[in-house]
Amino acid sequence: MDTRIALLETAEMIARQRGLNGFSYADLSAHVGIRKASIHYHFPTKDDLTQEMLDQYVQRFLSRLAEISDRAESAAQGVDAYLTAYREALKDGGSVCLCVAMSADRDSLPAVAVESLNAFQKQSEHWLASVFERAQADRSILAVSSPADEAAAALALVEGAQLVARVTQDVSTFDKATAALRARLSLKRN
Amino acid sequence: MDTRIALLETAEMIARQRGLNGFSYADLSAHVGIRKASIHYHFPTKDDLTQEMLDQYVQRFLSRLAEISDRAESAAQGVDAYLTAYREALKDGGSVCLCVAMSADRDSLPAVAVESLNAFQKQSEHWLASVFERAQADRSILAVSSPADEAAAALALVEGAQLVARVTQDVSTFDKATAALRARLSLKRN
DNA sequence: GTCTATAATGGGATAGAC
DNA sequence: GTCTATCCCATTATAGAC
Repeated sequence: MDTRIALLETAEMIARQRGLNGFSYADLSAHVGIRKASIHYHFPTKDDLTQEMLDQYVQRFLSRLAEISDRAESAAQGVDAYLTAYREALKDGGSVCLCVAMSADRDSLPAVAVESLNAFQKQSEHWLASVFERAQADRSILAVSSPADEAAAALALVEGAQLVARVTQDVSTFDKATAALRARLSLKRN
Repeated sequence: MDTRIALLETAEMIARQRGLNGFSYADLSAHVGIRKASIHYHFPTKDDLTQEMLDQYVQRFLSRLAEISDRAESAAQGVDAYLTAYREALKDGGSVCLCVAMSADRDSLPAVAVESLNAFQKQSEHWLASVFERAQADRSILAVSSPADEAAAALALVEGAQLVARVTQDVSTFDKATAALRARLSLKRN
């Protein structure tokens, strides 16, 4: 069971660095220290591995969003934590989050995975919309018009910011792209 | 020379639909009606083809931006035209612009192509910044803070909007993600 | 310029021993 | 569960005839 986890983690790491089509069983073999053929014991086909990798990621990310909602003392803190999550996924600028990597290579995904991706986007957007609704009440974010539009824009912004930062290989590119949104947040200082 | 052009156009079309790693000489062969081996006469290696495809795209896009600057009667019209350009590249939701496709697969690009991509991003951002500067003068865009930050955000927004729209295969996803920005534009009606 | 033929490599996947 | 050995297929690329 340990090998299985190592395979999933390694696969995700490589997929986030080089794209979904950028990793092979040979790569996994080299990283995990197990022969190519043995991988098929844990994941019969690459699609099986892809699907499980994505499902695990979606579950992990959505539970993180729930956690943020619980702890945030204001809408602004929620958006701030959301931005931070995407920023962290960039590492030093060499990797994007799995959903960006998979969105880009959408056409080579198994159909089921496309459904998972769609569901993930929908839920992310829904979560963001609820945060922007909260902002209309607590006034912690400036100039919120339609929460639904703000949510769609924020999702596109963070994904696009990861994309441009990946090209420059520099987290500061992400920071600059998200600076305008951050500037609208009223955060308490300690 | 006609074959050469057909190869470049077909390669770009497929790359924008399936990703940079998603097309092969066999695909080109099928579409253009020429044998695989013959493609090597026009483009010795795939990297050669990739590079020329990108250079051509960058040149075409930047000249379009220049044209927009020339014709726009206000900053708002400039941003509007910019959004429209990215929207059109989506077609029915099945293809992204070449820079998004290549950004995603950055790590499998030849080094020279990465340089071209970087230059493209820098110039796009610079162009956008000049438009937002103009907006501070003509007041055709609401609530412009730092032109540089607005530019970085706008670039990330349109690229991300293409990414999310590609997942849903629906242009309206792009429209929703860019609605908030569009709402800030003061456009004259005819 | 385009063809056929053929490397040479790397991909995912299976069979069967241990 | 992991191994070796092997298969089949797709890929980029080259050689040489036409």
